[in-house]
Order: sequence, then structure tokens, then C-alpha cells
Amino acid sequence: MPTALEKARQAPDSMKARILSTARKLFGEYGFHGVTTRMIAKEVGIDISTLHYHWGEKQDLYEAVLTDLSDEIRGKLVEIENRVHGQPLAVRLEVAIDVMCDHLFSNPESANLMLFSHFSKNRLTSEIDEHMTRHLANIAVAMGLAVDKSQVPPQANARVLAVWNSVINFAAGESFFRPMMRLDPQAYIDVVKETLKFILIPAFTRESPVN
Amino acid sequence: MPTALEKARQAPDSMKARILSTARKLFGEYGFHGVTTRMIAKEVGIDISTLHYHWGEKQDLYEAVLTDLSDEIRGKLVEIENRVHGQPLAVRLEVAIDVMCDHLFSNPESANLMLFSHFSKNRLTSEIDEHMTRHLANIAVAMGLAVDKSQVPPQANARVLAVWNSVINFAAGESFFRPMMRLDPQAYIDVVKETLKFILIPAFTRESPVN
DNA sequence: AATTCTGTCCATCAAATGATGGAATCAATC
DNA sequence: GATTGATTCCATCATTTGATGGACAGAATT
Repeated sequence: MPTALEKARQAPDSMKARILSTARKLFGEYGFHGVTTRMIAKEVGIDISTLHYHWGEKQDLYEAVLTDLSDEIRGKLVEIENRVHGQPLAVRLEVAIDVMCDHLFSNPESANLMLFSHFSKNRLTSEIDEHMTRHLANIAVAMGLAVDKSQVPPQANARVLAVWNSVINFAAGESFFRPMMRLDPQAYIDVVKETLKFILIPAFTRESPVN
Repeated sequence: MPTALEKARQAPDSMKARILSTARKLFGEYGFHGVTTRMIAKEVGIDISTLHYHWGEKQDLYEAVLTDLSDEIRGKLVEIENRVHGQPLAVRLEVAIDVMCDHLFSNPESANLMLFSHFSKNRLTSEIDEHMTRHLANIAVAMGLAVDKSQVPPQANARVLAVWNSVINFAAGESFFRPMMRLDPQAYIDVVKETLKFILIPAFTRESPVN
């Protein structure tokens, strides 16, 4: 008998997982209201009934997408923390920027989904919000901006948000920014990484400048 | 006989202007697909026919909203440029942050609309995109990152975008960020301004630090 | 072999949505 | 006062959309 954990992790080619994956891609491109259940079903190549059978109503599917995204982000943050443990802040920032950029540019819908979920006034995602709040608190502690992850001062939260947002913006905005800069995809990624380091590192290392 | 210019500037309480204003507010809150013409008409207190009579189809109204927004942004940028002319970069940044924050927090839908129009994959707004591209080129020149506004290097564009986005993010994300930080509106604005200056000014002044 | 369970699709529904034609209202002009 | 033009609303349409009931097929279980 499969455990609850095993059941939760769908085989990646199961119908339920394929629907989730396609829904994630489309919701990331067009937002909740810009996607119809028929669009998702057609992209998967199934009937809408099959979609509803597996995921219930549209909103449930959307929330499943956000939960999936939240888990993925947590995984990336853990990976970063493991790689930079004990390093000085400038190095931590640099690695975090590189890892998050590589990840977000390989998964273009992730950044869009985060923007949609943070900036839409349809605040129907309170559970995901709490996950996000925890992630940001962890980053604040990791960056030395707070000592206790349950008591992060507003200034620390704001600084973490500034970092976090500047990273996801360049990923989510690629379809507008990159044509504007006339860069090919790889050059765009390189310029974004360089720019993020240019902007972010001096702010957090000015007490003891690297140069 | 009113000139074309006078006709273009609607009396602010004319029906056409009231519809535009309400549409702007709602599109800023819920995005293009999240708003129905009936929602706008109901909020104005009129029939949908009246809305269609003045603005044609929904998409035309949406594009009018974006054009309106673009004009407003250009006005603010001109205002900033007038106020900081001849000042050193650190001062220019500080004033720009203050003015843009004050403006965006007084017009909460503006930041959302910009996010929607830049990050949505429905790139139906090519004309507005060109306006935005020009605005960003002007900022690049004003910040000394480019000499010729018709030839802005990608790095300069990226740095301007990083600044620009970090400002509008805090405005657009207030409904998520402010509850997270448990701040009242004024305190939130103050923390945002302080954070933006903390992040942005060191990056652009590290050759000659202020301290 | 009969039964049950799971997954899939077809047909269909009710509500929402974008849009329009035409009547009614009202002010300006003749 | 009649006429014209602009504005507004009511009634209505055709599509789209989210969602469901029920038939059907195949696998698993008895």
C-alpha cells in the first residue's frame, strides 16, 4: 500500500501530474482569469471532465499549482543555504543570485506565478502567503538581517523583498525586457546576473567594502 | 470650437472620463481578464451600452487606460527631471525615489497596471511598449548611464529597469507586503523609501561614496 | 465469470460575458 | 415649435465558460 507521501508525489507522467504541469505553464502565462479549463484540457489533449475529475474546480487546481510552486521555491532556498553555509554575505548573495536566476530562467512560469500571486488583489491564497512569509523570514535570518525568524523587523523584511523582487522581475519580464535590449537569451541572463550583483551587493557590504 | 487637444482632455467629470477612471482602477486591481464590462458599468452606475457607446470594445478601453497611464508617467518623469537638474546622482536618485513613491502610493492602480502590461504574455500593447522604452532610455541618459538616448547599452537598460521595477514593486505589492510587515500605510511608505535608498544609492555611488 | 472500481469522454446545462439594435430622453439648433 | 444630434437605457443575442450526469471501457478484485 502506498504511503500518503508516496501518493502525494505523483508519477510525473500520470494524468493528474500532466494536468498540473500544463495548468502551471498556462496560469503562469496568462494568470488565473486568462486561462480557461478548456485551454488546459485542450493542451493536455483530454476532455474537461477528466480535468475536473482529477482536480475538482478550477480554483482548486490553481491552488495546487501555487502549492507546487511554493514547495519548489523552498527546495531551491534549501539548496542555496547548503551551498553557501558559512560564507560571507557577498558570496552568499552572489551564489543566491546565480542559482535563482538559473532556476527561474529554466522555469519561466515560476516567476510569473509568483508575481500574479503576490500582486493580484484576489487574495485567495492565504495559505501560500504564509509559506512565502516564512521563506522571506528565513532569508532575512540567513542574510543576518534578523536574529530570530519569528521576529523579523520591517526593515529587514523590506530589504529581503527588494532583493527577492528584483530577481523575479527580470525573469518574469523577459518577454518585454529582452526584446527591448536586443539580446539573445543567454546574453540576457548574463546581463541580468551582472546587474543584480551590481545593484545588490554594494548595499549589503558597504560597512566593509570588498574593494 | 475646441481644439483637438482640448477635446482630448476630457472634463474630469464627463461620462467618458468617469468610465476611463473607473476602468483604470478596476483593471489595475484585477487585470484585463479579471474585469468585465459589467463590473465597470456597475461601478460607474451606468448601463454597459453606455460604456460601449463611449469606448467601443473592451480592449479599446483597456488600451486607452494604458495610454493614459503612459502620459501620466511621462509627466512625473519630466517633473522629476526639472527638480533635480544639475544635482549629483545620489540626490537625483533620492528625489526620484521620493517623488515616484509618493505618486504611486497615491495612485495605487498605476503600479499594478504597469506590472500587468510589462509582465503579461498578452503583448497586445506594442505602442505603449515603445513609450515605455523611450522613458527608460531617458532615465538612462539622466542617470549618466548612456550618452545617447537612441543608443542605450543593454547594461544601462538593465540597471534602469532594476531601479524602476524595485520602485513599482513595493507599490503594487502593498496589499501583500504591508500586512506581512504589520505596518500602517504611512510607516510602510517610509520603510519603502528608506529601503529603496539603502539598496539603490550605494550601487550608483560606490566610486565616490558619500560617507 | 461476475462484480467493482478507476479513469475517460460525450452531451448538456446554467450562468456569465461581450456586444448590438432600437427606443426613449434631453439639450442644442433651426 | 420642430428638428437634429448626442446620450442613455432596455431587451436581447451568440459565445464562452465552469461544471456535472451518465455512458462506456478497461483493470482489478472477488
